[in-house]
Amino acid sequence: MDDKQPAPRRGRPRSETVRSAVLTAAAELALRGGPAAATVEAIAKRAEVSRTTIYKWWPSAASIVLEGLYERVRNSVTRPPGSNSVDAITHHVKALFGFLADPEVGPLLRNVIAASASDRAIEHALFEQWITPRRGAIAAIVRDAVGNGELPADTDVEVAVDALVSPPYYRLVFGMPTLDDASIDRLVQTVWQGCLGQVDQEPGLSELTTHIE
Amino acid sequence: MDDKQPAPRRGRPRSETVRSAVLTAAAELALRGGPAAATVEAIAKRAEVSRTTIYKWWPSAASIVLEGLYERVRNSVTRPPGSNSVDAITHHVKALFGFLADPEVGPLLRNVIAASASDRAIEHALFEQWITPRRGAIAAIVRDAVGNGELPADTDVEVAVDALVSPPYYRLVFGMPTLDDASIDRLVQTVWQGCLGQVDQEPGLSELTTHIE
Amino acid sequence: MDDKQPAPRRGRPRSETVRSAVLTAAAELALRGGPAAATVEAIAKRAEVSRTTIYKWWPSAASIVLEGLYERVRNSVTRPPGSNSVDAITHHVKALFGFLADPEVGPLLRNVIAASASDRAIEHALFEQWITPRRGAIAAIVRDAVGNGELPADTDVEVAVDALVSPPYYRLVFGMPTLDDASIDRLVQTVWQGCLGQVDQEPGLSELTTHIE
Amino acid sequence: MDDKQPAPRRGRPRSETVRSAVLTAAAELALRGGPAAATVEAIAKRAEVSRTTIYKWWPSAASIVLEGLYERVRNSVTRPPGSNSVDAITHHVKALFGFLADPEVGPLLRNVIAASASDRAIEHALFEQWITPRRGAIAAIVRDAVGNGELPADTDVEVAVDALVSPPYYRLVFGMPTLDDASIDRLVQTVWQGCLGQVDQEPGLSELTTHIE
DNA sequence: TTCTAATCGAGACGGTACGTCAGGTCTTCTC
DNA sequence: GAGAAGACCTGACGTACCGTCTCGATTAGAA
Repeated sequence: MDDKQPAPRRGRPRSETVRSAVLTAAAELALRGGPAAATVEAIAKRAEVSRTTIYKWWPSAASIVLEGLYERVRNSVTRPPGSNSVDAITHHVKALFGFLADPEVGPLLRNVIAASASDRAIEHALFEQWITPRRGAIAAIVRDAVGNGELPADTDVEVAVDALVSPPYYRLVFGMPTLDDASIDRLVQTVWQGCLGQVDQEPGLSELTTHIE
Repeated sequence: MDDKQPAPRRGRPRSETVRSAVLTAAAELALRGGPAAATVEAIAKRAEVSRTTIYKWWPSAASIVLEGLYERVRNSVTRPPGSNSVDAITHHVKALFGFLADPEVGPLLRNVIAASASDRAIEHALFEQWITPRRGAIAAIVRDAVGNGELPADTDVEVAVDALVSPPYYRLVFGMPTLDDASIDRLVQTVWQGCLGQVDQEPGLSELTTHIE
Repeated sequence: MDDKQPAPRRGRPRSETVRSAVLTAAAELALRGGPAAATVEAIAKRAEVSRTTIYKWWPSAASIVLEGLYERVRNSVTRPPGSNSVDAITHHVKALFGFLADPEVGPLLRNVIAASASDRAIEHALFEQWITPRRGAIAAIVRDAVGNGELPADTDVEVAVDALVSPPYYRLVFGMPTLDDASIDRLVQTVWQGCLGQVDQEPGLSELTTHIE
Repeated sequence: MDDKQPAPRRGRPRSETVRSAVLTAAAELALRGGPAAATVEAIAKRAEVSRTTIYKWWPSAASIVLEGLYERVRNSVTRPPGSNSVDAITHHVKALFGFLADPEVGPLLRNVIAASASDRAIEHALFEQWITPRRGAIAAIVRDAVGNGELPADTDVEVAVDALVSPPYYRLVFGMPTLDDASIDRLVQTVWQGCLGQVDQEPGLSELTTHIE
């Protein structure tokens, strides 16, 4: 039995009401007003929770926003992919673009990214709990495709994943408009074909294709 | 004559000493300690300049760091590209990776990106003066290649440029290691081949490659 | 019968261990670190007792210190005085000076006096249970002496007692060194003689002594 | 010339308005509500002055109350005493009793005394600037009287001064009513006569006077 | 023995004040 | 008029205690 007894906890139990009020307040504040507005002070006031209590459970305002973010996108990576590799990748990349374009998620993530520049803990949590699983899901498909022989054995998985996942972050962070679905299809196909095309890596052919005129 | 006379302004002229001392101090502070350390207060102290003076010329600490950044990478886009399109793109992308990996530039840019999340002016300046010229240089080459017939007419330039330039920002912002030169070559070739490969978009081949089993 | 039966109360009886641990911890904390150190929080930690329990039995940290003080000097006034009035007074005044100079008592009392400035309950308890009995013991001797004819009938008992007992408090409260035994003898004799001397209040003698030139 | 030039100070000069508003607010708060009410926070609010500014000029709330106290009783010791020694002493002691009974001064001093128990700086300032000058004025008169021959050469000045000045502090600190003018006269005469009476310090006479019956 | 009423401990929570830091603004003097 | 010096206000920080409040665990007399 790996699911233990409820473990008879001592003392007054933590209030779930408080936790969710704080997460909600932080998200609301961060959505309008940006990172500057989501201070611990303001969150406490809006959530009608004592500042002390907040400091007991979270080390910073950014960590609250981050936790709220996880709440919102929970289980987002686990959806089963489509039938073939390209479709599966497309599914994941579209989901990623979708999140980052979501007006309830993108700005929050942007806040957290900003905070991560000056907060090691945030940086680490963001990498481990946000970036890694999403890269992992896509990398696994690519790696499988290489194993299958769908993609050449010398495919550079890291490079392919970078090309697939970084554009939406780039656009989010610099306040650029998101790509539409057709463009995302294009992106995935470009990278996929590019990996295939890598086979003819001999100088001769390369010269042939680039100096085509 | 659009460059006017120096315009004999009255009063004491602005001190260039002060300006460069401020820029230097800001960069030094931001490099160690991150965004949190580069406060107007600290910059004033380190540059041995009055806080009032700083407020007179810059709206925020981040704007000082940004200005210092420009100083450092001035003329960085203007270098003539190589002979052929792939080489020219590779040159630019490598230069971009190089900047962002430079320990004197990357962290500063990351600071500024963080600040841009809560500062419209910074966001705008960053986009206009940093992102746009770099995207523009690469986009021009791709667009030329399309014009030349090197790349198919239906190439999506925006998508291609995104795939080429976003990885280094992504890696900078999430604290990931930069890509090495070989990987950058790979990245450029993948995208280039991918654009080429888009031509043979007929179902037959696509089916052949993806449903290989 | 005013001392009732132990009143067979139900439930778990109060733990004497807890009480003494709290009193001891409070005294130790107050002795080093002063009033600022003897917080309910710190006392609870040091006594290894729950804060809740302390709040159940005492209204404030100062009241704990005060109770510990009583414990320490219990029965201190009841000792039988010496044979004659001056000796009896001297005994009491020396005992008082002794207490206040005692490094285990003086600082605690000083803490409690400080607390009494902002705590009516402490002020009242201090007056009723500390000041009053000690004044009373000395005042009784002086009053007896007046009754005996040892001292003139118009002796102002309050004034005499004030002159005798206030110096040690004054010195305690202002951090001045205590008086030595010889000085205490001098003090008592000065006051005693002064009371006697009040009789010959005729102008002649007064003029003689004060306008001596 | 010991009064220097105004010393051309740089920067914005300190606002006297702020200073006096703070002192007034602190006194008002301390008078009602006692030490607990005179917090830096409350003073800042009432004086409509920023807390930061207060911290710049004063280390604690008690130090503000103390400074206000000095303001109020400035030059209080310098008044010329009466013609003869007893009158001069009486003048000083009455002035002291008067201060401590003054409803605008006594409670403030009591607050400061309470604070001095946990604040070395306050303790020191209180001793140097309040206690010492007042003791000194009276001690000087007594010492002169000894020099004149008015009082015996072996008079213990410290003891005499203690007996004269400590009663009002004692009564203030323990919340007892002050002595009336007649009692103060009595006090001074008792101590003065007591000092005179010290001459007959031989055991024989002492026994004679104490076992008078 | 079992019930029952109290003590005691653990810990969450809302508060108040602390003392500090940084951001901005304003005032005054010097170059 | 630029710059330096510095006073001032605002707002948020993170911490320390306060006093109150659930809970569960313990204890011992009463039923």
